[in-house]
Amino acid sequence: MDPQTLLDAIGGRSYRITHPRRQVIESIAGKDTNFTAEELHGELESVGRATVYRTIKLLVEQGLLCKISLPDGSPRYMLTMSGHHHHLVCVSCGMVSEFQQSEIEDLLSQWEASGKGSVVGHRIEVYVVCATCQARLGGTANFGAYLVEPAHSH
Amino acid sequence: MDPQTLLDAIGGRSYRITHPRRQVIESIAGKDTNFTAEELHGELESVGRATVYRTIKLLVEQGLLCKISLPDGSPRYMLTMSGHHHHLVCVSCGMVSEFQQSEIEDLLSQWEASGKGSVVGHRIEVYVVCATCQARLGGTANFGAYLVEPAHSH
DNA sequence: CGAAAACCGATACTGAGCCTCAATATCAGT
DNA sequence: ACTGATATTGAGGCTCAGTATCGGTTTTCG
Repeated sequence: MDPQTLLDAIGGRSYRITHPRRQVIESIAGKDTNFTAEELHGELESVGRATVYRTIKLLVEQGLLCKISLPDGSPRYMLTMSGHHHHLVCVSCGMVSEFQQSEIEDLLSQWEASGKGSVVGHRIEVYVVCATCQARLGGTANFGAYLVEPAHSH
Repeated sequence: MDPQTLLDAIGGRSYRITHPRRQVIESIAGKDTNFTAEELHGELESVGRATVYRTIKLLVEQGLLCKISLPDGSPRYMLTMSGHHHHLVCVSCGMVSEFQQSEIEDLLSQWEASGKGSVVGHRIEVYVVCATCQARLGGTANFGAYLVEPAHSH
């Protein structure tokens, strides 16, 4: 992604584009996979840990970066491609793709219309084995272990 | 909930029903709201912290207890009422209710049928302001702050 | 320029949870 | 009741992710 897009998005308000912030943002802009805050910090030894976390938080708040929970709950970050979406996380290769399903929003609107309250937000992660991994692994792999703790299985 | 239900569910396999375990389980069974592991530990002076966590994990794995993420990501636990379900969490009063929507499972099946991979699990939390809180607060309250970080808003 | 505001890095801290390990408890089978 | 195999315990330390503090440094804007 063009780093300028991110810089533009946070500049303009009361946010300043400082040197450390620019480094963090350029590094994030160059990524095509998801990453952890610590990985990012490791790559940028001249930027303090707190600043890396602060910048990530800023981008997440602006909706430019999104936070993903792997099945075990560990967090990763990834550039947002489209607007509102959910994540499909491959439990085998770690690939994350986005997923828009307006039907889900429709269901929530229905609930809201029933008068039981109002929906203020939601979080959805779907854990999958992607087609590539399925082909590579054959029918043998068992991903039951990925379901036990925090995610619901069927 | 009857503690025996929980005890029965974990007994029978290679699990033993020990004294500390029984204390934890009886305490959980007596709860009608969600709670944190640390709260539980605080109530059970004579049970070690690790044991509290281990017992919680055991119950979660057995599907008797479920783990909920509040909008800020902080975890709470709650007795499972029904089988597979999702959570509606009131961001105002903290009330959590369960929510079955087979439509969501249907959407995931559709994705699976499209040949892009297979779904192995999912995690869904919906953040709401419940009808009671809406009535109590009037139209004034703003829950935008609950949306910024990990949960998606509309 | 000069001051206010935002930001920085170092460091300490928190919360949630897991790991280790010697000591102990449980339970099935005598 | 005794015993041995095995599961479990509690203390305490550790990790990981992230936040708070704070004195010093930039940036921005008038």
